[in-house]
Amino acid sequence: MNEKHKLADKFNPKDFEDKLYEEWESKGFFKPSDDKTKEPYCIMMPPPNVTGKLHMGHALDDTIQDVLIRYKRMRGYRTLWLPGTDHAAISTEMKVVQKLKAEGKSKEELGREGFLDEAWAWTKEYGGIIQKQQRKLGCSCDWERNRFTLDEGMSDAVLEQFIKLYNKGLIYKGKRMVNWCTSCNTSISDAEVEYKEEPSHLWHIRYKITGTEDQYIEVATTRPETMLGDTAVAVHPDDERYKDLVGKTCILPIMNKEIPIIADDFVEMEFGTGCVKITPAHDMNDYQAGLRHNLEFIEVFDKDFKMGDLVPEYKGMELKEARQKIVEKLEEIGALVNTEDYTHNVAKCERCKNTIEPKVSEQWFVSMKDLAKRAADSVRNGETKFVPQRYEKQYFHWLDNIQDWCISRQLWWGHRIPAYYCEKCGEIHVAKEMPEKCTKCGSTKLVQDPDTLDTWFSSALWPFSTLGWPNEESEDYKDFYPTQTLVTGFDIITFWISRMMTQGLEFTNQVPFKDVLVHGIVRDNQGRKMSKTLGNGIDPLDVIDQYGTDSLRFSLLSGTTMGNDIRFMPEKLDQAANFANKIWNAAKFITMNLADDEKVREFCYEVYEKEHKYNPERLRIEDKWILNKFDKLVQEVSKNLDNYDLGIAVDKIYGFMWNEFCDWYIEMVKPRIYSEDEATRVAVSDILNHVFSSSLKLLHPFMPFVTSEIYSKLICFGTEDLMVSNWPTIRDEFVFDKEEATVEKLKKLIVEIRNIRTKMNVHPAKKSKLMIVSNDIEKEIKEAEEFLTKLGFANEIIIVKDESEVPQNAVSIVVDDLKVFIPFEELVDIEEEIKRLEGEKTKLEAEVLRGEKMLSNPGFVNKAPEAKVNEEKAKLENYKQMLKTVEERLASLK
RNA sequence: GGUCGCUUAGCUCAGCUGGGAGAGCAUCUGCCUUACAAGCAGGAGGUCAUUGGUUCGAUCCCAAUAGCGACCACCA
Repeated sequence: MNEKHKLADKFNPKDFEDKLYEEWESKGFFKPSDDKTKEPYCIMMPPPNVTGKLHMGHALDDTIQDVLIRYKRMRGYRTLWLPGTDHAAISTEMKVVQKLKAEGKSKEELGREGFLDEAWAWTKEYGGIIQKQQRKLGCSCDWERNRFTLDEGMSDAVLEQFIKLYNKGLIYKGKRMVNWCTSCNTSISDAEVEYKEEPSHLWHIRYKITGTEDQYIEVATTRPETMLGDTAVAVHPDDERYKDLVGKTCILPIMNKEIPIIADDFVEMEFGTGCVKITPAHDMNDYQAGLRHNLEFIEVFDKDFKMGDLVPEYKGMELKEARQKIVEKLEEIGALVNTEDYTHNVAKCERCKNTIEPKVSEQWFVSMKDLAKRAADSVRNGETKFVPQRYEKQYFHWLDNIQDWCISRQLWWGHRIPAYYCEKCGEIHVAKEMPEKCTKCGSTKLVQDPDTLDTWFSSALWPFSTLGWPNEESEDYKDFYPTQTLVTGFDIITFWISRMMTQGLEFTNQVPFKDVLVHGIVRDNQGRKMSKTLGNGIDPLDVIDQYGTDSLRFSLLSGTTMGNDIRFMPEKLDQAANFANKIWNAAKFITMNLADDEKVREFCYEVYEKEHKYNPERLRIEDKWILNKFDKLVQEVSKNLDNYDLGIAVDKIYGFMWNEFCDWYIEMVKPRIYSEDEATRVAVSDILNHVFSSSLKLLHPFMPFVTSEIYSKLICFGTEDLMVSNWPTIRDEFVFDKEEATVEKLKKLIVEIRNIRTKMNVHPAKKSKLMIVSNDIEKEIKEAEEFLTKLGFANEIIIVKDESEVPQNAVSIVVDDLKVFIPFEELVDIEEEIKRLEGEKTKLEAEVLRGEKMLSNPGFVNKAPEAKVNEEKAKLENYKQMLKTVEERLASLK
């Protein structure tokens, strides 16, 4: 065998994975092809947090994208997969604050500049880890185009966006009630709020109806401390119990203030007493009700969320303490009716787990209604499609009920809002840089808004800001925008996908991507979400270390469906590793038996690469069978990949390579491979090499490393790099259907013969004479005779025209329309007793030998459980005993 | 409360818009056979959650029920 075709004896992913990745990168395979006549295909990688670490969710997300990119690359597209990272405003800021705290420093001490220096240092130190890990995954993305949401170009894009929207009147500053994290001291979005059940109480408090002595209206609340700021009591308009009270007023205890009783249908009659105290400054619903009914907004807390000065007695108190005091006071004055236990959901900050308070504050907003409508319409009219389609509903639901987007955050790490205030007259200037003087009053004293922008404000531009926008003349923007596929989990459809759609349409007048491929989340083997707190996360890098990247990728995709969650089963990794090992061994077999390199090359070139058609003269029936099956596989797999059915595609390739190619074709072809005739060996080498290397192409997107390593050892016809080779020709006509059907029948026949032999206690490998009744498939059977006879399923094949030619005592096998007979004496050998005994003796000797051989095989002894090994030892002893008996009997007969 | 999904072999899951019930793992039976014991050949194991409907025919379409899960909203 030629040295260059030699494969390592054992399959070990560590031998080649890193090496291959470096090779691909240095050869520039990750960059888009220079050939601009090719159709573009572009995927923007969802940017992970710059300081993040790779988890299974990324592994899945990245694998899917890499499969698509590698597939399209081989199909001849000009592919770009652009990677990047996100500055992750609040998350990173939190981490830096924690680090400073550990060092005894605080954000305020350092000041804005100092803090940002720290943050950049942190980013430099911990950033980029995830991208190293993505390399381990085999991601074929163009690292030279790597972007960061805070880099210069992205910041320009963000400025452009802000200013354009502002000038169009779509960005405004306004007072709104927002979620306020009392610990991070910033507004946060609804998406960053999580709810936690906490035991608490429902306090029933009665407010006296104005002008009566003993009539009360009873409200139920979980937050008695906010009652100081009540400006109304509300009931449901249809509530018969309180109908008469609507329009009257009542007296707010402690404050002794007269407040109205109003009707509003947000009140639920069944809850509590059916009466709600309205505190517009400290509750979302009350805030809305306050606006509807023109109520006064009274803040109970100060800016540090301690009690304000409404009642001097409570001023400066912590809220918890104030609650207790106020409840005591209510009890004292007889306003507290009762207290019931009650469990309710408390809003918590996703990052710091501290309590969220609703707070009215001045923030920047994007007016979303019109933007949202356009984004929804573009999906409704099919410009962008979701896969699976059901996620479109989630998208529509969000956009159809859109709220204005609060984009300002009271953080330092992020894009600073480009608004400048005149300190003298208060005029707002929105511009890329600070104006020299106020356009209104001419003052030179201007100050920039201290706030930064929501992290999603920059992510929303990701599909085009990464390509050079706002410069619409940039090469990449012209070449690759709009992009084709966006791959992501369903959890960020609302705040990422929908915003990329709205901003993309607004700024580029096009949808930013054609397809949104939505996948589920990776759960642990018990179906639980992987989480840090549970400690049940599986580190993809550990898996790679143990099984190799290809196995991880296979296990994440095999047998899965887009949009459904995946349960991570370690067994699947074994399956994947076994598969990789299987094809490794098949490759070893093929390469070690290859006929002369040049001759095969010549042969192949003529048949496949030049003419792109088969030369039936050179093919035997089993070749036609495998070629036909392969052509069908190429068609199906291509279709599956085009439809994003990755799980189905990879399983089909698996089934073909293992169960058809290895288990049957290689076996059928062995007699010819060992043949003395060179022409025969060249022909077989050709088909083996062709079908196998082409199968590797299909598998390559899924298992890039092992396929590339093997492919480089086969006889190659174009490039020797699988990654940039051409996808196999997709045919839509299958010329060997008839031969395929015949071989399928023969396969069934072989299985039947084995079964019958087993049933009749004849060794499965014993050869028998086969009589086949046929008048039309004679030629095909003749072609199959070689593998049928040489592989031990027949020692002679006799084609008979009529069943009457078959002996009476023959055993019949019927496979579809094929009738086969085996003469009885071919199956059961009724030889003389001595011969039988001698046979038995030989067999026992063999058994003893086999047993000894087996027990000395490290592969068996190491893998089998101890019990199994002992069982084999016992068997061996048994055989030895039996052999002794037989020998004695033989001796006595003689 | 609104929306969506899931229920198929012991386990984990496929089943691509109505006709064959499948894969991997586990299990059982035979196997050292010169690519592979990380393997080969064979077997067992399912009323496709339940009940109705549409149809010549339903795992698949429709309706209802039950269990599980997710998302959104709300939780005074």
